[in-house]
Amino acid sequence: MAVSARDVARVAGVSVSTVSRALSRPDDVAAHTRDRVLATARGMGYRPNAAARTLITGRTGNIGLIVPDIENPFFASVTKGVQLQARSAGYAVFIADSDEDPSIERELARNLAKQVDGLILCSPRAPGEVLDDLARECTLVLVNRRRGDIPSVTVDNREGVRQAIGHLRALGHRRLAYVGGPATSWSNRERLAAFLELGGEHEDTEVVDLGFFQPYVSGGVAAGDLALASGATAVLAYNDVVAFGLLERFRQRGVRVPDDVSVVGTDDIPVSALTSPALTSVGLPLVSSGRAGVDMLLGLVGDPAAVPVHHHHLAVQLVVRGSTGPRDAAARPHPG
Amino acid sequence: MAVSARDVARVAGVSVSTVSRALSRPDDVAAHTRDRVLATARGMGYRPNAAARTLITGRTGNIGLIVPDIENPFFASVTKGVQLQARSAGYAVFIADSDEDPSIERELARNLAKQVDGLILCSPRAPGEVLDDLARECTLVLVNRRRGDIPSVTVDNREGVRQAIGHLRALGHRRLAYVGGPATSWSNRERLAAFLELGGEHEDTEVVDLGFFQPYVSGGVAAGDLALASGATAVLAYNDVVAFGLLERFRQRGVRVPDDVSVVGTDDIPVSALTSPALTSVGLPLVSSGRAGVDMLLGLVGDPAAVPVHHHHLAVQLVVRGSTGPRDAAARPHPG
DNA sequence: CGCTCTGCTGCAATCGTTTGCAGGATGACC
DNA sequence: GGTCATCCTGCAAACGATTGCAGCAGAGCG
Repeated sequence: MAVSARDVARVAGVSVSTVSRALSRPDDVAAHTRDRVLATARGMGYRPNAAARTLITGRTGNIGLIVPDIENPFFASVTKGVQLQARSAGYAVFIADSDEDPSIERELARNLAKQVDGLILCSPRAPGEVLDDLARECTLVLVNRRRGDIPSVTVDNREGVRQAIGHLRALGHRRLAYVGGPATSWSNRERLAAFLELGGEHEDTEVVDLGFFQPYVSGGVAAGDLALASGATAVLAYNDVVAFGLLERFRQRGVRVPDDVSVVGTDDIPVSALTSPALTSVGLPLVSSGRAGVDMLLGLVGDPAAVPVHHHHLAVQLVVRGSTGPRDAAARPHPG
Repeated sequence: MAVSARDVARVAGVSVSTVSRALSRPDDVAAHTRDRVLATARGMGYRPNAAARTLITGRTGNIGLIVPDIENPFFASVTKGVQLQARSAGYAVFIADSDEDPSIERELARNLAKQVDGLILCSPRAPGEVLDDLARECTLVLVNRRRGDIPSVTVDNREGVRQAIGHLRALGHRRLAYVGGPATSWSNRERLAAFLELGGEHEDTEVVDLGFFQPYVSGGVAAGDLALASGATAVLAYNDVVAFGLLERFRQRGVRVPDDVSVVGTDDIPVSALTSPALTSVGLPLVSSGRAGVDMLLGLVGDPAAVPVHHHHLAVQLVVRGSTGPRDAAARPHPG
């Protein structure tokens, strides 16, 4: 069926070794031989068998990516970055979606580990010990999570929260609520901690933690009423999808955004510019995170001895749009 | 480093063959031997080497998925379906993103083909001849495209357009415009043809083709002014993302939706419920398409001789939301 | 006790490539 | 023309699993 190196060798009148060398290390083969081999290989449509090559070299030319939910635009964008960077380096990408289930991440990782040179875990929900175990078993890079000495790409969550709080305080808000994501989310823990700490630094400002919610629109919908009942005039959400849920619930209840309450999301996923009001959001480098993860991983793979530990910390930037406004806007006439 | 079947065999005091059989065909091994082997294998953390297994069996246990743009929520949802179904069948998924470039689809497919049992091409942009070639080289299933006898999963585009036109005519619209997607998109061609044909069936209704646009928000933004200039009171968009661009541009120009113009999208991606106004859209079975593609592919893989040709045609359902309204709404007082 | 039959297990070949090593041819230089 | 170095090519051994085939042991039966 498929044409093998042996077939090419037979036709070209050389040995299998020469075929192999002509493709992998052309300089080791005499010019005329090489040209002839390459020509017949191309002519016969020869493509080396990846499994056989992997077996002998130990290299697969693949990387693996595990995300909690590919339908979440955040992960779609990170995946895009991984794709682009991997392709430009000649690597193919395995992807696995844990469906937000922390308990299967380990198994997914182990299944993939055998067929890849390295693994990128994006926002893994599993406990840190699981990550430690996996890091011992295969080369891996964490994106959007930090754990001990495991190489990682993270964003400056604290700075993002700082910018959000600063923005809201500048608008006059003094009672702020945080709508959390999953309890298993590391970035949620980071953001919550930063929120409570940075919010507490201002004597005139109160901060409220509304608890954990599913990272879906439904999570934000569920949090909406709590947010209103909390008396907060501004809400920071774990991510943009949850913020959409808030906007949705507020609309249902006739609460105007930003006149009655301001909403800030996190991630700045592409659609956040399109809601109405458009969402003010802490912008994270989504595609770049994916690219950086691949770069780091390939660095580890290519240079096994080098850089035993490495962390990338990427900058964030608040994007102000229509969902945030002055605290006292409600007092003014509603712009019909 | 990694523990091989030979290691397990040595410890368990059996031959490699027995280890292999204990795992793959337990019934061929005596109960006590099998238990001992499985126990030591588990104890040593043995995992068979995928490359070696692939080499001898010819089966990889992987499937490949190629999409034009993973950041487009349509493809994210289809990917989700592929993921879920593949995982439940014990398959891992390779994914490749062509970045909307038809010319690299063939190369991506061929690279993946070597490492998978079958390939799913979702909305491929490549010419039909390229698909014919690929179908000859590897088992593949098309999703969201039909081409000759290549197994495919499609949706009823014509029925979707019929429902959209019916809805808009019921609202009193008599001049309708279609904002197209990429010229390379098969579903765009289908929808455009259906639009022109079905629209033309009504003597009192005029249809306008506004041309091809990029399947991004920017494409819709670019089409917005043409739509207004066309004199149409209602616009059907190639997909929801393009429709978002229309909404965006209309907002910029102060054109009210749906009072001044109605907008219908296609796909009903999750975020379409969240824009304001929420988008009326021809709902496609996104996740189901992915699942169906996997089912079809695995059917082909498992039973090489069976079903030489097979097509799945899935139903669609218009979802009516706030972006469509009566044609004469503009005459009524604007609800402040 | 011996024969046959069944049921396990091991041997060894195989998948398609890579790569260290050896050997042959060629050319250069004395 | 001989010697040596250089360059290229082929041989053969891996890599780690699967699997047809053969052989052996044990049981059953006459």
